[in-house]
Amino acid sequence: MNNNATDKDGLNILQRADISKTPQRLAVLNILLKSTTPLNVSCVRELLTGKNRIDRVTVYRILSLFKQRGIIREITSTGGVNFIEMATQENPVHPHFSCRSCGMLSCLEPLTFSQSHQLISAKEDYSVDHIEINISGICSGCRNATMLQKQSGKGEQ
Amino acid sequence: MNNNATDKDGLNILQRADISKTPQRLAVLNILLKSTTPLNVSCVRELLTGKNRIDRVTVYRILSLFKQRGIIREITSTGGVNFIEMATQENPVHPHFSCRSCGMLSCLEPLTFSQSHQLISAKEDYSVDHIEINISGICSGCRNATMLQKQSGKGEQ
DNA sequence: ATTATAGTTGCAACTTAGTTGCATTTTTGT
DNA sequence: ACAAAAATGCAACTAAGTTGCAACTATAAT
Repeated sequence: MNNNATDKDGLNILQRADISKTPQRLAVLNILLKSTTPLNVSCVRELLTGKNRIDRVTVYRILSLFKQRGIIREITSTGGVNFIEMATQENPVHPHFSCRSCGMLSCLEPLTFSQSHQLISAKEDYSVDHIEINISGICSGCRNATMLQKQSGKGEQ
Repeated sequence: MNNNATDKDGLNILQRADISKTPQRLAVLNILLKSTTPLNVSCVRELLTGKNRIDRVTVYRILSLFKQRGIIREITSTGGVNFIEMATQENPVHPHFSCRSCGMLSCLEPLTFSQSHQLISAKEDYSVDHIEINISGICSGCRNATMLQKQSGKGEQ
């Protein structure tokens, strides 16, 4: 998502969604546009520093509006913390990997049509509006870190 | 999971997991064994009535122990409420459907080996310990309820 | 049977995520 | 520029989950 995002992108998005363009909304949008991974709400807030500082409640209200208008997607992650990512055409719904060690959430490849269809083959009488896939484990970074620790003999406290 | 569960099942489970058999743990276990759908923590607590009443904190501690020993599985659901289900061999990991209208969580068919494998085809350097699939929408019950409402002319609040 | 010990529970207090009501400020349409 | 509508910030709240600690209970050792 970080591919040369500019303030103009944010303005366009708000315009297309028919939402009034306040500095607060633009600030939130820019943070999401610039991020390479999904962010949780406290992360978003921490990145809103200086003159971009926004009240906690306002952040929640902005995000809830964005979600309602389909600008962002919410990702339910283990541990009760919700993450957020841009919901653009170039960024279709996809599974996520959440690292049990560092808490980082990263994106995996989207499912094909037939793959998603297989998942809901039974229960045709249910109306589906979202499929969320969350894979958890240890990311390569943390795995390497643990291995290095073991090598240097510091393992098992 | 409700297929004629008895107190004996609970005792066996605790014994096999090498956990001391307290009345509180047995009570929690029996509730989970009897339930036909995954339950959230407040639900579990509400079902612990009368002489089975247990402190909120104790319930969390018991569930956290059960999870650690692989007796139960936690299901992360949209809305920040975690659900719990028995993790037995007859109840393998499977996707869940959560109804946006009534909040109910129901179980779907487990994935085949090749299906799960496809999901994590990239990122072979990650170690995976759990795949969670959560489909959300409207369950058949709520769908029928809405349709009946529309038919009787009461529609659109 | 008695006592030390480890494990378990309940209570109070806390943290974190998210929400609601309301007064104040900012946008927007004219 | 100005009124109406929308958005923001603040305080206070709810709900989920956690931590520390004292009291209780089961177990094993004497």
